[in-house]
Amino acid sequence: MQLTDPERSTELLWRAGARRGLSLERIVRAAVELADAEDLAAVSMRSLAERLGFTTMALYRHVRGKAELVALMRDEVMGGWDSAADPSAAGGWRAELEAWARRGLALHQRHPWLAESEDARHVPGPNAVAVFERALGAVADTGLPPAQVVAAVNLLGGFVDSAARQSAAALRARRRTGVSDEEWWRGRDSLFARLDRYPTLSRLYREGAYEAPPDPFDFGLQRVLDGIDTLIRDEKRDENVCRVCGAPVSAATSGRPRDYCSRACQQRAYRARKGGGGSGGGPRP
Amino acid sequence: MQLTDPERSTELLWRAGARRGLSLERIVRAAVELADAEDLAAVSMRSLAERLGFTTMALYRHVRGKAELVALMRDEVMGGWDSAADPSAAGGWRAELEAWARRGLALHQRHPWLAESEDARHVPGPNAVAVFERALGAVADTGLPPAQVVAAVNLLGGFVDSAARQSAAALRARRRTGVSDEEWWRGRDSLFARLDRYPTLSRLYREGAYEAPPDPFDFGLQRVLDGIDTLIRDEKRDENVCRVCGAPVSAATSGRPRDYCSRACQQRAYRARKGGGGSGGGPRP
DNA sequence: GAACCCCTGTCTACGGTGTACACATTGGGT
DNA sequence: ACCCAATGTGTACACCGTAGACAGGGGTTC
Repeated sequence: MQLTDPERSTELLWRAGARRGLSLERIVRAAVELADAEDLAAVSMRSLAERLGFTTMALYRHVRGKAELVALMRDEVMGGWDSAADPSAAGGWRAELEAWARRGLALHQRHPWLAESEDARHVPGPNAVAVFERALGAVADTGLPPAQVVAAVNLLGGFVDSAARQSAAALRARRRTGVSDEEWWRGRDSLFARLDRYPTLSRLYREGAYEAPPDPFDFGLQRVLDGIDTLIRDEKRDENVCRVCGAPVSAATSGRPRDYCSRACQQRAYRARKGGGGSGGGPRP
Repeated sequence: MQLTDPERSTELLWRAGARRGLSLERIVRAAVELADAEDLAAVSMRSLAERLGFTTMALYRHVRGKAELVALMRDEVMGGWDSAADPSAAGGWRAELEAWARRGLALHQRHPWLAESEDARHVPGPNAVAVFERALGAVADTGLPPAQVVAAVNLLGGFVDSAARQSAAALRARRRTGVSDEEWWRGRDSLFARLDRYPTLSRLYREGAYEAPPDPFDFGLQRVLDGIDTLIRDEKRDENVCRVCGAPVSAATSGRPRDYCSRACQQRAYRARKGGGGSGGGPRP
């Protein structure tokens, strides 16, 4: 179960109008429907083929394997991330980024299998890149060095993923067992009985830490945004930070303060100004 | 592949000295070794049994199924989270929490399959709870309301997980294909060629955003800690926040400012002072 | 018109997974 | 000495992803 040929993936994901093709479209759409209705585990090549009225192996004429199918499913669905987005996008970076994250969570809730389907080295499809681009746009003009803009967006994306994964796992468990989260934990008395030897935990528990818990997504989102906020503020306050990579810059002993941490970063900025591209690792949305 | 009987899981995970039992210990240890050396996918009941010199079904005399085995593996390994921790633990909540997170990442790097093995409604074992307890202890005395202490620790734990998952996925891909991340991305020219229509992304790329990227874990860790930090500061500054759940409290029109957002939370605090327990959802480490 | 070929779909088969169930063995308590 | 429960074994089932050989059919070329 691996994508052996990234070149092919790139072509598939990025092919032009042909996306409204004959049958691949139908396969991917059916797979998404099936995964939405049941589970990612319910999407087997056999069940999917049966649902479409074909033989199992017929799918392999359009898709190289299961991994590729999942990649196509992912990008198909990624188109819905920004679907409900306000294109005007006013309100400053924080409001924009918050809305972006909330739309991401909503998408994950519409397609709970998304979080499960993560795997490294997916070729990002056009929809995924569009999502990434939009988030970058929100933070691009905050004065943060480019590398930190990307890092901040990646951090927030990772947070959304992580939160979505937890809520998806809870949903999956609820579907399977028919028991809600609260019910299940309430039944764990034999576990709680053993938690006395953990003083802090039981003290917090006694003080009601678990009675009116804040929504984990809202809570985490505000913390992460706060973290990015202080980064931006710090950036604005003192400028002795490299304009390219954001590393601290040793204060110049005399004369004008330095803009770059090293000769290498200075060179990078120069090349960027000249409009040439660079080399090195690519984007990882 | 599910834990049908949480009661049994609780007993297994929490049984006393019996942990140095006969064969279950050996099974779990061998499974961990196998997963460390290869992959979680390499731990099949057949391969594991063969490695131990028994039949496949022999394992089922000691373990109810694969899901239970994985749960036991998880808790076995969780014992190593705080193994290299300084018990004195000075340095304030931030240093403590940062060290905690770094130990977590290190653990995940020693056992890259940990991130894969996540599933909801694991009965937390004693080791997992100890890890949780330690993190709670770091933030417990910051003046944060109990619910927020728990939420903060959960947030940081989720972050560690998320970061570990990404690095584990990258490692897995490298192992499988023998190609490093940088190499792989460098070969994706046909992808980069299509990124021109995304102005922000390509501008940031030209400006060197991908040439000297900060370590994603370090970056994210500082942001999250900053976020928690501002929460603590805000908490200290103005006290018009509920002492139990942290929700904002409407300012009293006259007299002494309110401590609780509602009669319910006031009651909870009273019960906590009296030493009684509460009801409701349990801890989710 | 005939021959060709490629594209698509089908069929069979292989090696892998988790695990249910019936049977053999064995060791300890009565 | 007996019995029983615990432990290990063997076989079998229902899945999974997919490799490989084969059949039909439509468009292109002679």
